[in-house]
Amino acid sequence: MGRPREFSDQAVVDAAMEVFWEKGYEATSTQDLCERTGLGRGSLYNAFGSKHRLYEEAIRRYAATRAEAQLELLATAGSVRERLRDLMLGVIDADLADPGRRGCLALNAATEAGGRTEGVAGLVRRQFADLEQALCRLIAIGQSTGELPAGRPPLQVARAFQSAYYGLRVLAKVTDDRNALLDVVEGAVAAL
Amino acid sequence: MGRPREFSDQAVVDAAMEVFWEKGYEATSTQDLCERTGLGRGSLYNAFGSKHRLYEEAIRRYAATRAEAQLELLATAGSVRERLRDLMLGVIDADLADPGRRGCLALNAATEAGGRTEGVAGLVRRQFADLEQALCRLIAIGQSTGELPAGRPPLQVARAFQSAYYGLRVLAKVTDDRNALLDVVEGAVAAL
DNA sequence: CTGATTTTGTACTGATCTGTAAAGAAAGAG
DNA sequence: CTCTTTCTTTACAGATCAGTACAAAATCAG
Repeated sequence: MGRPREFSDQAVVDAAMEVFWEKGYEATSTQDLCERTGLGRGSLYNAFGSKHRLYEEAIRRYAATRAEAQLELLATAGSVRERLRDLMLGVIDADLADPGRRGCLALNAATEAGGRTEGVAGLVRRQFADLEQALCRLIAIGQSTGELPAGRPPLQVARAFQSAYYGLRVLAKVTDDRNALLDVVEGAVAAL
Repeated sequence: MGRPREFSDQAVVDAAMEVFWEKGYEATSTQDLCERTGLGRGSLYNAFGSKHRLYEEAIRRYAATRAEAQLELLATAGSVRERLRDLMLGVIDADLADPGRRGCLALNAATEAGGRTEGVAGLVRRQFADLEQALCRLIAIGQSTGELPAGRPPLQVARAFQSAYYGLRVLAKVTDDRNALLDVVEGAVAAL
């Protein structure tokens, strides 16, 4: 019982996620969070305890929405090569279209030293592992159907592809050269 | 004429580079910079104007020292494959041995939204382009000597390898799993 | 209704932030 | 020596920082 909350926790975390995604952890002030979530300081601290805990919630939320959508994209129809290529092409379109160059929140959280506590690193590791696993499964399928050469362990191939994927997102942070990014895609797909 | 400086500009930029490398741009305070460089606030602002200009100097300095050393590593003896593999293996050793997980300053500057002005992005782009070019040259050599298959354009191969390289450094930020990182290396080298 | 409980809004804390002002110190020019 | 110029030191500015204290408001149990 007691007075009910006037907001949806999820909507607040969504809004906070957007801010952390745009500005990073250190550059985001609690004032920014209050303004973008619409909450007063009291409510925000009562509900989430600290800026850092809200950051962790935001990363979790990112995993549950954006990252999950990426993984589902891998489950669509088409050949394995096509699906992996589409994953990267979609990222190129999304990243280049975003003027704020937010990129991937998990990658941002991985690289920003400020705010990278063991808790945050663990959340990021989990997202990375989820992608690795999804890629590995898909590549194993490709190998078993004969679409992909079956010489190397699927996990190794998945890890190499994943690495190219994150590298692509790093490059997209500072370049507008679509052809350069497309070369990465072709190279990564050719390496399967 | 006038009173001579009591410090070496280069030594100060070196010290500042270390701080920005450890903590990132936003999380580094001018107080931190004064303490680590040994300069008073007045001297620091007199010599460098602002925290952000010192940040740019630090990135330039990183390019001239650390990044340059990486490029020279590519110019050593050995087969092309060996040199590219050694580049990545060296990075794994260095990144995993660093408890602060600083990684690559240019990559950090690329991903941190705070402080990523057009000036900083330009400096990062230049470093990325330098690596791309060095990789491209080396791969062209490998193709011309017959060590590497000559079917694909060297620039495309270089860009894919570069992407895997930066992806590797992202993964190394949050994982201790050396085998996972070694898989990336094998995958990237196999894709040449 | 009353009392218990939670949320909300606001005011406030002390610390820290980047950057500046100004006076004193150190050098060379003449 | 004196004058000019630059650097160093210190104190300070005003803003902003993350987080808290507390009273008013809202709800439900009884």
